Amino acid sequence: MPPGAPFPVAFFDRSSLEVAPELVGAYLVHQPARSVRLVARIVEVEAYLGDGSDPGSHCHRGRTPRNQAMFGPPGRLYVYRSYGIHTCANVVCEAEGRGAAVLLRAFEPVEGAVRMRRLRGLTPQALAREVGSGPGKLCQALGISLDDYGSSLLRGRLTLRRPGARDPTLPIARSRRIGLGKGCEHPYRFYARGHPCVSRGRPG
DNA sequence: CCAGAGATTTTCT
DNA sequence: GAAAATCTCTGGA
Repeated sequence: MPPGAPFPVAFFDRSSLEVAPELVGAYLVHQPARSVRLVARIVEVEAYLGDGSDPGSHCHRGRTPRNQAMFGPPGRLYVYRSYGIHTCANVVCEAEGRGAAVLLRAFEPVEGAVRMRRLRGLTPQALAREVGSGPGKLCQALGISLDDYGSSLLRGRLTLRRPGARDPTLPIARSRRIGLGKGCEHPYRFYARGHPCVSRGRPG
């Protein structure tokens, strides 16, 4: 079950609300220089709108040193530190200067699960659903850090790849976003309904 | 099962 | 000074 071809830049040069549901079922592949390949199947994402229209977005109040990658070209990573401790990863969408992105919230391990568990500090016996069922866990399990800030997902160490044929066992559902102070009223979260690797957080 | 506390950086008031 | 796109552990129902 090998992952497909990387998405072209045109895929990301659209509304984050259009891109988000199409990323559920897609593969995030991490190929380090000299280590096992890690393959993650995305099962949960959230869209953050551009153009200052989304009070839940880091870009709502304009550019800051932290969010400049979100205003950059599409198809790149916007990585930020959450609550001073964790790391979360977004895919930048829409044209440069818009400030739109999709937060990668959860995945199912497909390849390299042993290494993912070690990166997470879990025992080899830990359940698959504990490995990447949350945005902070996702980055830790895949070795994504602030060093990856602004890097391309079209080619290189980290790539986002097309799923094969639509998987009927992955019904895509929609809900309000999780963990937000403001802007939680809109249904911008997309996830694989019933999948064990979806995060435990409850929508606002 | 659910609620609360603590860890700790960036941003805003 | 306080809140935030979170996670883990603890204690109680």
